[in-house]
Amino acid sequence: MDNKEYAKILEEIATLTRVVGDSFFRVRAFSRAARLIEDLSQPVDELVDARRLDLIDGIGESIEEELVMIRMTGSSPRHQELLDRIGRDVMELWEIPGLGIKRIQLLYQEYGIASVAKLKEAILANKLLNAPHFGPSIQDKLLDEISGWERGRGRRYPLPEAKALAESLRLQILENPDVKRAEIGGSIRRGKETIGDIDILVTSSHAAAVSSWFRGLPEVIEVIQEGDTRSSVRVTNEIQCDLRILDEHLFGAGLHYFTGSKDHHIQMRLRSKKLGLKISEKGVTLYDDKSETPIGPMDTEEEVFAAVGMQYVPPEIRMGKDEIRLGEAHSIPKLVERSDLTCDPHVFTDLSLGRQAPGEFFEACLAAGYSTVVLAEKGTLSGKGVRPGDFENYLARVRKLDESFAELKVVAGLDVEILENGLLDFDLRLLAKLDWVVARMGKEVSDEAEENTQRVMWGIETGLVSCLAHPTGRHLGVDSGYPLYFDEVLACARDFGTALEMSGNPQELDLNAVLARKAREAGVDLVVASGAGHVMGLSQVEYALQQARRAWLEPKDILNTLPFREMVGRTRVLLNR
DNA sequence: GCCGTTTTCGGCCCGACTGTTTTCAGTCG
Ligand SMILES: Nc1nc2c(ncn2[C@H]2C[C@H](O)[C@@H](COP(=O)(O)OP(=O)(O)OP(=O)(O)O)O2)c(=O)[nH]1
Ligand SMILES: [Mg+2]
Ligand SMILES: [Mg+2]
Repeated sequence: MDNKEYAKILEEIATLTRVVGDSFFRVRAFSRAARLIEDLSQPVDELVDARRLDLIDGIGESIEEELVMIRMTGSSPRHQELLDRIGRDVMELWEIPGLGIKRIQLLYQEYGIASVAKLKEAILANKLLNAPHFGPSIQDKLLDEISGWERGRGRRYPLPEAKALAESLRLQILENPDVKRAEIGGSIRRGKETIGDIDILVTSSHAAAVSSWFRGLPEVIEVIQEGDTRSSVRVTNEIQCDLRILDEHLFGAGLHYFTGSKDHHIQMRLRSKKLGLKISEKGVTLYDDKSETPIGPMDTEEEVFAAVGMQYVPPEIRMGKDEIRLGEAHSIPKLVERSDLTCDPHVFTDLSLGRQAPGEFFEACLAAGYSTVVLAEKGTLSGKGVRPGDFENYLARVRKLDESFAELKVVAGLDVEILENGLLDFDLRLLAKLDWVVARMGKEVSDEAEENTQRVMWGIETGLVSCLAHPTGRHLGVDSGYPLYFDEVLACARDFGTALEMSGNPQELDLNAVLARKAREAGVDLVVASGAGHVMGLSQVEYALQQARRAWLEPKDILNTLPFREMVGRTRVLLNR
């Protein structure tokens, strides 16, 4: 069974338990365990079999037992029993903003309301007039939220889409002269693949004025919350945007707070509390200090971590897990950053299917600090792109470009599909002449993991593939890719010296952090690439880098932190022999 | 339910906004 499915069952147990009114902390334990499992690179199946689940902080005897049971029988008795007793539809109620533990328990226990549809009926039939905590304005709000819910309002957005909108809002906010700084926080800054809302931290000495000005921006379609130091609104296409405004000297504390995650804060605050230090967006203070004066400067996040004796923790790994312990011991490794990259190993230009000429990319590559760029142009036997007949001409053109631009090494590569018979969609002898060959699953993908796995492995086994692109075939926010036995592909890639690509292509973001971690643990090399077909797209590599950091990858784990010659030497073991 | 450089029992993050509420509970970030 998939880790996602284990996580789902635990989360549902948490949600259902809340309805019947169990201890808040027991519920939170189940919910946290669900999140822990979702971010695990090792399959729960394996952990159960090896009896190693209890090594995970936050999973104890009961939850381990639960997982073992699921592993053995395919389902959890506790989960089944809860579902049978109160039904699946109650869980919808948690998706309605304004409904929390008290109101849902009241609805269920006093009124037998166990679905959104029943709640709507009850409100419209005035059945809740005497219910405590259900005054008239709450009921109006609930009706509105229910209609939003029916239109699918609460959905999560792909990171790139949300980030683009967030950036444009941030720039507008910065135009207000009262605003000192504005920074995107929340799950966008942590690089989560999907985003629930946009969180922006602002500093200003006129918080209330900024807050109310923000609520009046043209793209604001609805105000959800209006305070002097925070506002919450809905902007175009229904996405929610939260603004928190603090004094300038609290920028570091505020950004740390608004970046999260929630679990990171709970764990950080718990530990600091034992030292007598209170952490909040107001900085690090002493619990008994009524004036809430920070114990040191809080302008930067580094200072916040330092104030509680910790090393700086990069946003992407703030999950409330190992980063707390390691941060305290000052032993968090230096994770990979853009400045570590020597090369963008995957761009394509109008030499094949791209929109811009190769020359237009070069200045931007230099500005990014690269010494090399690989043109991974689409290669094909019969489709659109570079054909075998164009091969010599293509090489000659790239050689000329390379010579004309002394500071940047321009490499002729190709990006080819793996055909149904496992061969590559190009003349194999020609591919052997290239320093860098990207391959990817071609068309007519099977529903059977067996067949897809075999096909990808045959492709790799040609010995010609430097790098496997778009390994899972997933499209972010659309589909989860083709069925595949990923472990087998990893073993094959390791044996043949094929790297796996982490692409910043916003439609793909593939590999993601969990699978990248898995690849790393299997001894497979990784590259981080933009996958860009236009100059502006070069910066997309930052999405891939965020996934890499979420996987705790260091420069040494990423092939394109090496000089290009060494990248070539580390890949395609058959050719290098 | 989980956990332990003060604990194997007794805690479990902290603050802002809203209106259910007129001294505070509920929800949310
Ligand atoms: N201390 C504390 N901070 C919180 C809590 N909930 C949220 N925050 C902080 C950390 C979050 O990253 C930040 C933004 O909250 P969000 O609800 O928008 O969550 P986040 O952006 O992490 O994920 P999302 O994709 O929006 O669901 O606010 C909480 O319960 N306690
Ligand atoms: Mg958020
Ligand atoms: Mg938010």
